[in-house]
Amino acid sequence: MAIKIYNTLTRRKEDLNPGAPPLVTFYVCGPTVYDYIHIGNARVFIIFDVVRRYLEYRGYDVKLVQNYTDIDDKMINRANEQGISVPELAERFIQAYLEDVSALRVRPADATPRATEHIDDIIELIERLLKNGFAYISDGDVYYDTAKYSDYGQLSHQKQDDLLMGARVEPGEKKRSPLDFVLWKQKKEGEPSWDSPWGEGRPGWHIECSAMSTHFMDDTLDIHAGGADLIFPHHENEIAQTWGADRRPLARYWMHAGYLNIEDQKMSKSLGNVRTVHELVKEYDPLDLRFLILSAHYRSPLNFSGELVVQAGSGRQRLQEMVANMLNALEDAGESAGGHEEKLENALSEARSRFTGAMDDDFNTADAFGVLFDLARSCNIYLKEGHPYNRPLLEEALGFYREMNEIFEIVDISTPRGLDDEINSMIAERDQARASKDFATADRIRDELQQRGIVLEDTPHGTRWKKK
RNA sequence: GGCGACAUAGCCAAGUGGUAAGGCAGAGGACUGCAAAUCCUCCAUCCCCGGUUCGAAUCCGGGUGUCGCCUCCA
Repeated sequence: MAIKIYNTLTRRKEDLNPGAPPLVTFYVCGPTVYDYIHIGNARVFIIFDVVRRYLEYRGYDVKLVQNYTDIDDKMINRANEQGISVPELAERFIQAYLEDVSALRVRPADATPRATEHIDDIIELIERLLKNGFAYISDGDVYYDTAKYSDYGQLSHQKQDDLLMGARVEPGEKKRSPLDFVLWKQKKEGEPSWDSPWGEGRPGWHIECSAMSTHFMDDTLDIHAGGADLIFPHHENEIAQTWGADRRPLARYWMHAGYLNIEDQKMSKSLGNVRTVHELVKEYDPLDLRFLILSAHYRSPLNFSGELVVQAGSGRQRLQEMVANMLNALEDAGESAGGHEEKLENALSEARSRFTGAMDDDFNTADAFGVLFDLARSCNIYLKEGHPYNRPLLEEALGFYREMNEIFEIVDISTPRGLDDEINSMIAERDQARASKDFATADRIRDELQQRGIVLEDTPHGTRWKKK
């Protein structure tokens, strides 16, 4: 069965048919590095991190490119505000970005180009556009001529006339049409600039992604992704540029992540409710943030609040506990069958197929989470009824969660570890105290260990411990 | 004005024709010296109205509500 992807271009779910399987070329629009990323940005990066991992899980060879926008108006303004250069600003927030997404367990892309490293590619692309008649020079700026591209509006499903109705006309425009957008901006005093056939200047925002994706992939991308707010005009413009310059579609499948709201309100600077990842990871477990984001479908709007993070954390804890209990059970598991394996075996094979079915259907992570929880119950029942435990079965079930975690990364699955001698003897001491009904001593030892982050659980098969 | 999305229990959230996954919170029970963890049970007829159908949360029409894009905000 093929993976189905909802394509913004066609507004339908389509079977994934990459151009050169098993290769999947995948381009995600990255951050403008003028500030810390916020939780809405993080949603995008987490979602497509999971998409990438799932494609790999399904046997595809994914080549992921994600850019940094390190030159644009926001960069220049912010650098001026802070009295530093644009490259200094970029360097600082690229580092911050890397720290933030690393905390969120987002794996780095295979290539992470910066716009300023590809000025030559950008200039060449603009030259092709001029040569093909899709661009014009106006008073030192170069603009894309949207009137020349009849399919303009295909991604956002807007007619040019309708777009024109809503367009705002700035006084003193150098554009022929309000829909035209700048490819190359003439230098202003004090701004970073590069030489070009049209004089000193800098690239417009949209052109970099067309140029870099062409540089790295060289042909129509399999998947191009970003936040929903990039559909128009950013991605629309990228399509127009690549078509005008190279007469090919930029991408086969367009994926867009839904918005994230903060306490039912749009996140915005004027409302003062922007939550940066930098701050949030200090306050919450990054895995809880990941879990919350993946608990809704990626195209749906997602509400964010501290309360919801805590709620997500409680759910995630259930999986975390189950895994810890399974690892504990491994310590005294044997090789032979104990007679209670069948139910768990059935649950496992059902989980596998349900899981793939959910994820194949446009990456339905919420549905997939349901599978993880259902199987967790089966595992817990086995832990309750299946003693003496069967090692191969425990390993198999844990193996499933390891595979899932390779995709979602929402629990810590550490390998079984030996008991620290001191902890071991304290537990033995407590067991003795309990045996002689000296509960005061037993509780004292339990409290002591708790202080050190060790939680004890008395099970019918002996005392277990785990780290809090 | 144009285009579009969404509306499922206290909260989060799947489910696109056959009589509502899962999680959180809550209630009761089991286990436990107590606890922790866990298990069992309980907790919705799917915004409203009409239609199609043997049968609809799921399709169609009409409402109502919320939100988004059309302003280089992911």
